[in-house]
Amino acid sequence: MQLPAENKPRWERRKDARPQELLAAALDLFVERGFASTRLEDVARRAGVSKGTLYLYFENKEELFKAVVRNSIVPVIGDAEVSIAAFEGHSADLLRQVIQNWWQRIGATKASGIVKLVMAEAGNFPELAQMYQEEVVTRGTMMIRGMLERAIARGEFRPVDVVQMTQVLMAPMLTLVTWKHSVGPCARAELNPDAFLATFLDMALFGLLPVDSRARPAA
Amino acid sequence: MQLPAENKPRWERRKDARPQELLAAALDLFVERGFASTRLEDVARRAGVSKGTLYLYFENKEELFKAVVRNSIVPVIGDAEVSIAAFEGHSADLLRQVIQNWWQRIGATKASGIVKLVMAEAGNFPELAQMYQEEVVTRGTMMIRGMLERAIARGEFRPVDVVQMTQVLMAPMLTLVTWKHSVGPCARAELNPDAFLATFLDMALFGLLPVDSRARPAA
Amino acid sequence: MQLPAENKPRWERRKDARPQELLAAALDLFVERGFASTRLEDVARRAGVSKGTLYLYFENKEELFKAVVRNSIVPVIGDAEVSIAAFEGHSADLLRQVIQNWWQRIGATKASGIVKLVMAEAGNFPELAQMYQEEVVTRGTMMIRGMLERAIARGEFRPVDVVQMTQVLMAPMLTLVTWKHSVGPCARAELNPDAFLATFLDMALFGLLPVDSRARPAA
Amino acid sequence: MQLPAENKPRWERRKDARPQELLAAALDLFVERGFASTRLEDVARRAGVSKGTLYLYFENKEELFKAVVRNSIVPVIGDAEVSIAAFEGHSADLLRQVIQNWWQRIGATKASGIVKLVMAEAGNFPELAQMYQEEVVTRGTMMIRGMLERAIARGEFRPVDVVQMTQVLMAPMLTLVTWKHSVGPCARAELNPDAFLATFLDMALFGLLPVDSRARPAA
DNA sequence: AATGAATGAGCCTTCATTCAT
DNA sequence: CATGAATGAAGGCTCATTCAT
Repeated sequence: MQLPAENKPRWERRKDARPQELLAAALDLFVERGFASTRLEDVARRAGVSKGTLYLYFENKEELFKAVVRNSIVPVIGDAEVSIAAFEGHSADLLRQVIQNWWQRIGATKASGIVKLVMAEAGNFPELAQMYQEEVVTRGTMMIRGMLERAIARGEFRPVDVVQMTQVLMAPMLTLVTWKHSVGPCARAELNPDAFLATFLDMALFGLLPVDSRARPAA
Repeated sequence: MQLPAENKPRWERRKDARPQELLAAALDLFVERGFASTRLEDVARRAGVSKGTLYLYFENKEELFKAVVRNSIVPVIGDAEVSIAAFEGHSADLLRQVIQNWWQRIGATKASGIVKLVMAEAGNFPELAQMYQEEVVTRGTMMIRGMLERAIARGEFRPVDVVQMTQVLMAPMLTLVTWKHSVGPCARAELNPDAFLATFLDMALFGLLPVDSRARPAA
Repeated sequence: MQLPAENKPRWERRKDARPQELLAAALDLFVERGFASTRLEDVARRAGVSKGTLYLYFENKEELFKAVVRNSIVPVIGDAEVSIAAFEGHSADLLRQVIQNWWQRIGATKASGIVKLVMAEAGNFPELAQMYQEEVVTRGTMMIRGMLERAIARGEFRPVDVVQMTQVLMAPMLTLVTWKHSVGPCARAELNPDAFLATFLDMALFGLLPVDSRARPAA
Repeated sequence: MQLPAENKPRWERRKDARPQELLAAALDLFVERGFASTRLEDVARRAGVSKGTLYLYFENKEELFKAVVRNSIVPVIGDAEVSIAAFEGHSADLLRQVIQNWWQRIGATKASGIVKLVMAEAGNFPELAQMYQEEVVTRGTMMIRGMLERAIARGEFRPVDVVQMTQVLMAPMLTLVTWKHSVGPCARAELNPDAFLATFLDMALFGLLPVDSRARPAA
């Protein structure tokens, strides 16, 4: 009870750690196999617990998935919002930073699998689609749109249709993760995310900067 | 065909049409519900045959799916290759034409559902991924890359990393169909394919044309 | 193939016979174990088919149960209605006949188990309760009430509250089947349906006939 | 209770009350949902304790149920036995009193739910059936039979088969509670316990009193 | 060639019971 | 005494695939 600093709070850690352990296992398997094909029994086993234990922490498969999204994607959006709001430099640099940040925290991590998965399976699970739409897509879209509006207002980007351009800017990143998790393993080498993003940024900035600032800020 | 009035049983007359009818039904349902959620019984019923008949023409669900891909996507690639090879005008116009053509024959049709589907489920069906990679992705990529090389060689586009730019150019179109078939139904209005493509083309051409041809060819 | 008149229409009989075989098996098991505790796999096994086959003929467990009710109880009601409408003698004899008929066709058969089961489990399965109420209880009640009204109109029974008396007359029969299928197996001997019904009829007729016809019709 | 201001932890103070609280919670839920559908976790929650605590007081679900029966039904039988033994008036009045008393203490209370429950689920839980048979049915039956024998011996009822008549007299009361807890909620209005019991008593007494005492005692 | 009845493995979810703390 | 996290068996339902006719 009052042993020295040997502390073996094994029992306590269990309960608090379980949700995270389960979410980690679920993330792995959802990314590996998709939503429909992931068996809860496998999630439980990977977390080292029994099937029933899952239901102590998550009401059902869909809620588990939502929790994974809230755990792995939503916080990144929040951070990005803060980061953008605080940015003070040139919008071209902001765009670069946002994309790089997205790649580091989502694109290059397992979370990218969730992004891809939602696009792949949302059609069959409307409730998931709606939750994702509300908590991720809408916020993410607003973020990018705000960035564009700031850039145009400051005269740093030429005037464009911000609504459409927002989507145009997001599209390549989404395709990137989609490739990564579908044909990626088949397309040997061809898929080089860093070069892809650099090329995309190059073209986008070239396409967005006003003609008179052709001397674009270096990458 | 022109036999006397012996009128054979209907089913025999349609022997050759069967596969096409089945493929059409399968296309419809795969697009509507995805691969896993499509029941072969429904495919059969929509084609007006019984479940067992499907197995006379296709070994199993996966083979049926491959056949659908070969039937709905591959031919379009062939036509596009011919069309590009024959083109003689300015590369900006060629790019416009290719994208418009793609939208008319794939993006706006049911075939777009297959494109999305493959990206969604390829991960779970490696064999499918490989077949798609070989018969669709590689050929499509080569086509776009060739177009870029022609444009740069003729001095109509500024020099860029053609390998990456090829992918950058394809990405928005893929995301477009993915959206159309996943969050599309959720995102009310926000998704306007024509405006999206126009904005994308605008940015891409602005980003690709040499600085001195800023007076871009009108759309 | 062209054997003599050995006719082995095994295959055809199968399909037509299946529903009845399944209903018989379901009746057995529902009566033995109740609705909730009956496993569809057991029903299937008892009918000599696999679990999936059940679902070719019945949408789900509740529909199977409804079918059992419609198969084993409802027709008896119909017959009784006809029989009562055609009866021309003294109402005391009619009452005797109805009760005896009920005992022969329901009380003494497996169908009695269904009657008991509905009373036992209706609370947990509202849809079943409603169907039973509509197709059995209401019709049965109307039948008995009509009989009472006839008897009173003809001066063969003394005037009573027909609504309540209808229920009073049905109650002992329902308790009888309930006992039979619950405590019955425990109560050694004590439960003698024939003596019970005779005693009940004796009391009921003694209680229903007008005082001046105390010379009751013999049993 | 009146200890100094040492105020012990709440749970210790209530140690003796626990079983009663648990039984009350169990009674509520068993009546509401039946034996099989009642979850022990709900019982525990309603009693304000944890699931594990239940097992400190009751070995398992069946034992809990038996305890509920012993707590809510058995004592009423005891009281009734005493009350009958002490009665000195006319047997018709005794029968009325017994039935009214039963209605007040069982029929109109939650205990009626237990009576119904046993009839409904005894088949699947033989041990419950036996316990109920021994501690409730047998004693109750003996009680009524004794009453009938007294009535006949005193010439207040006409001679009948007392064994069967005992059951005939109990049957409507059992059906009443069964209805109340099954189809009751479905059958709008039709079920009026007071009118039902009055009608039943009227018929029973009319059927049991000797012909020469036709001037029956008023209700 | 065509049928469609039959199969049976597969998966989500529930809940009585146990036991480490 | 009390807790509540953990277990794991059980069951309804689906659907790709087979095969007797």
